[in-house]
Amino acid sequence: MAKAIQQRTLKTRARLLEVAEELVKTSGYEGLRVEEVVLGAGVAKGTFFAHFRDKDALMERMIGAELQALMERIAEGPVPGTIDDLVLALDPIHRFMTSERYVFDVILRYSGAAGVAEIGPIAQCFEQYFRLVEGWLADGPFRSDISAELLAEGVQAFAVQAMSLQFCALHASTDFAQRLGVYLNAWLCPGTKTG
Amino acid sequence: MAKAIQQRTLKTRARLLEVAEELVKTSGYEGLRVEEVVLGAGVAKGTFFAHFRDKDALMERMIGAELQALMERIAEGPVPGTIDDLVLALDPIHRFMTSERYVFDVILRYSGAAGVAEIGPIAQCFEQYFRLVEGWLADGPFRSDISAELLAEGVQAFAVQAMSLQFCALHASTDFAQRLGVYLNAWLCPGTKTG
DNA sequence: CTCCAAAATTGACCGTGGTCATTTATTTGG
DNA sequence: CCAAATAAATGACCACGGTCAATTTTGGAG
Repeated sequence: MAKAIQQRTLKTRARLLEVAEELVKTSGYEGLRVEEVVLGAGVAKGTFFAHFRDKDALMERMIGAELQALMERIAEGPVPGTIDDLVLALDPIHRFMTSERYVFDVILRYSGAAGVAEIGPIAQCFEQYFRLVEGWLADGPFRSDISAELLAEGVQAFAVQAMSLQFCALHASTDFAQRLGVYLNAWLCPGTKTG
Repeated sequence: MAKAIQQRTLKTRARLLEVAEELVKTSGYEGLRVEEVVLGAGVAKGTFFAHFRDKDALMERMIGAELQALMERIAEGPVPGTIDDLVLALDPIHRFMTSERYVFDVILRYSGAAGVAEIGPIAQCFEQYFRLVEGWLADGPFRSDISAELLAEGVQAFAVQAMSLQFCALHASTDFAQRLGVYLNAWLCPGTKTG
């Protein structure tokens, strides 16, 4: 059989990604146009779709890569011992997720793996996020009546809720970190009044 | 000045909505095409966009109407006294929200009002949902260390989380109602082991 | 009734994502 | 080294949401 992947394939794909990343830097994710990408990469439109199922697939890859990098840095940091530290530790990834409404929507759409065989980078990062928080909570000074796994699921749910409200004019007045802090205090330390 | 709204305006809009509803019945929300709507209504394409800002605006209106109707029926029912009853009471609206991936995405996108002046029907229903649950929780046998308002926000957050996982192949094995029940038990009755 | 300004409608046109039969480049077998 | 086989790239083409200058309809003022 023929060699599975040719050299030029990797080269073309790399160029497409490189151009796309560059364009995103100047016009944001929402402003990205496939036509501009292929123009910048010097290939035909059809070539783009030979490398990515659709535009969303490119988005998933780029946004997923960014999430991946942020997750790694967060995982390298110290284990947060308080809720405020927890919110602070996760801040970089929450900040990126809410950097653009479009980005948030893409992330939500791809946060769950559509099939077992096709876990994309975004879904992977959600899993990492979940596992990281689970590990943190297992040793922390938090409620112990339910599993760390369930606690971590709740943290994710509240983080999504707080981020969603970021985009809502009616609730945008409350600071994101503060809101998440209130949620997590109620979730992780029921019966305690202080944050 | 001329009459603010002409009769034919209402008639045309009604016909567009009627045709759209009919098409949704057979092809679902995702399958709806603007061209089919205007064809069925016997008007030009431009007319559609004179009545709806964009296709999403029609979707918001139709999906919002459905949510509205469901919310009303739920509000008329008895106040749930247990977590299982609460999950059961909200089931119709959760079921509709997860009836199509596309529908769920639209709902999430419009669940927060973009501006104070433009609270659409979907955002309105989220508010209703929230207020209804808040009222239920205020009198129920649940934790009292935090406000009913905060409790209700949490219920919404967990409902969204549970619905999201419905679309995720990795977690679809667990039943939705059961999962939400676990969440809400941990949220509303911390320290209690039973559901 | 006639005329006119505002409201409603029209449909040709555009932007952009996505397809696919055809062409070109690369690898492999002999 | 050539030819067949396979992979990659091409670009004309389509689908569909959305725009807008031009046209038609409407309802009231005189």
